[in-house]
Amino acid sequence: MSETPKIKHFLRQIIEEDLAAGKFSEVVTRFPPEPNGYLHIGHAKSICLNFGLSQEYGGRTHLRFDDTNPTTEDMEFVQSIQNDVRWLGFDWQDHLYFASDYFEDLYQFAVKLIRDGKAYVDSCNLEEIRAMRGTVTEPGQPSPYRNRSVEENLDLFARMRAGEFADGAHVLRAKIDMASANMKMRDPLLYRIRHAHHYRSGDAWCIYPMYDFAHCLSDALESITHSICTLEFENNRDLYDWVIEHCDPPAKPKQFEFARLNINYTVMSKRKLMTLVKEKHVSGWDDPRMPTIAGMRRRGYPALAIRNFCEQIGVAKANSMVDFSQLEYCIRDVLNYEAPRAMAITRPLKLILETYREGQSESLEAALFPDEIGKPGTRKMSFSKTLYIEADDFMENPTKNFHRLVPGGEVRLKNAYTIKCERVEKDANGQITALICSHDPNTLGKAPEGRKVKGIIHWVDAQTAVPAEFRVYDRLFLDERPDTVGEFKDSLNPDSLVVLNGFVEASLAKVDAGSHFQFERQGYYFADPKDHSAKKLVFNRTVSLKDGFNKAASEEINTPAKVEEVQSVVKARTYEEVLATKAENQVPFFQTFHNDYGLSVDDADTLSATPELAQFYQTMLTSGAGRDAAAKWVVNELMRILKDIALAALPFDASKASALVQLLEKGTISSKIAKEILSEMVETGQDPNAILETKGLKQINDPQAIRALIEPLLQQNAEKVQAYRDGKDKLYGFFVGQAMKASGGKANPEILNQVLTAMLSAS
RNA sequence: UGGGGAGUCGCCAAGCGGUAAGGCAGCAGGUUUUGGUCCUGCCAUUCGAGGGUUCGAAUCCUUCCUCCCCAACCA
Repeated sequence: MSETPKIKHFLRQIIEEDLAAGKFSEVVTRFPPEPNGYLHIGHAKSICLNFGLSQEYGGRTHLRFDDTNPTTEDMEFVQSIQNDVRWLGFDWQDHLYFASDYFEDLYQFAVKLIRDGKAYVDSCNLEEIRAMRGTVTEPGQPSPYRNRSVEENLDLFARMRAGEFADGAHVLRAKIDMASANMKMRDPLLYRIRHAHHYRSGDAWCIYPMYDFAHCLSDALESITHSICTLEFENNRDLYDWVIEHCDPPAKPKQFEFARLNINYTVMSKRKLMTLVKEKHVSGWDDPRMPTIAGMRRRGYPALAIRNFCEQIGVAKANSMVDFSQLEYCIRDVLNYEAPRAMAITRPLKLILETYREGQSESLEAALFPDEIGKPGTRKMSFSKTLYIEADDFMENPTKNFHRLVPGGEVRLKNAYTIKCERVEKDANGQITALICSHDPNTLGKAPEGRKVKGIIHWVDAQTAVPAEFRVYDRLFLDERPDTVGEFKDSLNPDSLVVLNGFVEASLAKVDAGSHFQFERQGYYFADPKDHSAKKLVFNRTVSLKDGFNKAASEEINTPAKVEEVQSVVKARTYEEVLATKAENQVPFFQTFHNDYGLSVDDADTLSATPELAQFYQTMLTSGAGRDAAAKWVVNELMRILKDIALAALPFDASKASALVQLLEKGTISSKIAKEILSEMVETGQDPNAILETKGLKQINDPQAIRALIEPLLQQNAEKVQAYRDGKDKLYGFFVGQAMKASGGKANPEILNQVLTAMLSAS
């Protein structure tokens, strides 16, 4: 089985940096489901991530039920969730928590906020609050209750808790900023009144905390170090930090977001899955077609395969949709190694051996695993005159590349003899009822003499075969993205479940429910954990075998045609266009820079972005830097620095910047060294000439010195030199890079290139 | 039209100024008593587009384009 290499995705990087910086001694993550539905493959990614991270770096992961909404949550779900997490292979030990256990702590934090004037009771109703929130482009309006006194707020909040008010009469809100560009910060709700029975806290409370208040504080209460959630919570991070800052719990967890998992040909939202269950499009949450963990388990997906899959798809921040075939690959990869082989006939076709004596029978031995798996074990298979083969393995009028059974053709019965089809028997309607064949008794365990038999098919002995039901599952939806084609239910695949009745070999008569098999040449099957018994054999098709023959025919009928993207050619902006966008105090600078200094429209635009920047640039000029060089430097180098530090907060002034640019202009330093000096200036505010001296960063211009640098390098990389000379000229960059590194970045690049080129071409 | 994210092969995804990793899918061969597995080879002169900086740009600057998220008393 293939090993999935572990990529250092951004969360692992963050954790390693935090660990290296000594921010904490162990990683504490949490998986925080709301108990209002079953877990699905998307949750599996989160579970693997959270538990995986704490395992890798040393630490622990908590299982915490985020049960702050009494109207949707249920004990059934807390059971199923625990079951699913455990089945996936993870252990939270004694770290099982419930947000509902924190209700009292949370209440006290809210009281603190009120006391500090950071929260207030709002008595507006739902519609009023919504109306006053504003829109994404317009600021919200403060509630008329926003300035209630601390005493009044305290009193009201206590009475809310005491049950004096009806649902919706009041809410507790954070007092942040109704004009914030981040809608989540416009005085978000912290508590609402709900006279509802909670599945755990019962009737102890009639006010319940909102997610944004409860979640971050629950994290803090548990000393979570890395609170990992999905992308849609990015906007909530400001609020997460705000609540932590103002409630000031001892621990200060941080939130990080990653892209949730999407897989094509399925749906992942709880609402849609719930609909499928409620409207009986599937048999339940654990229907093998469901992307739920319970469904996948019942389908026969190994937990290891799911874990491998989650590792394989990676963790990043780009919305993406993973191909179903990637999951299937992981399942086959595990099952190929785990599932013993057996033979099953799903659409039986009777086959009579006219050369085999009536009443005779023999016992043949068949390996449980093919040689390359390296696992021992055999089973017995009875063989007699009448057999069943798969109807698909015979074609009366074969297509071109069909190399299974055909009239007059010979084929190998796997683990038995080769046979030849002599005649086809049909009923009155012309339907094939049986195949009359002959067998070559001299082909057991060896190749027939004088001829090659290419086809191999599977079979069962009609005398001993056991009837079995096969549930052949396929993708639940016809469209890659069922949720984007109007009503998602319209995309339901009518053939997602096909029930077939056939036979399995006798050795499977007493297998336990929940065992895996590979039915040779067909697929991996799983004895259904609920419906399978010795009385009635029921096998779920977990996944088909990869099919190198039929695939061309069955290729994705529903794959939408790629829409050609129209590339509009972007024209450079004209002086007039940019001028029209400039503010009044920018215009004079913009005009001077472009018209008088001869700078490009873009550079003039950038330099005149603020009067302060424009003045900074002009001061550089009066300190001696050239117009062009200074402009390039400010636009390309300083602008980068200014993303992190405001101009006014820069530890050096325009004259020092000017000095740096002049060094560059004189050729004393290369642009690479200029960058190095700049970052030093940002750190220390020192004069560039001083940095140059103390660090010895003067450019190396002597060709001999550079040659001496390159020589050993070429010797050490003789094969690469050869490859380069043989035409792999991309390697040039490698040599430049190495040589530059060897010089500590000080080699004059122009001279270095000359010397290098000469040395590489001299053979 | 505000704010927050994201764009690297058909699908995921590394890459953090110096030779465009890897996996899935696909294609072509080899091994094979599974049209499976396994093995070998092929599969991005180019990183959403344009412009710029640099000896050198997927990586830095700049303009633009596209997609996702935010206006539940859900989480």
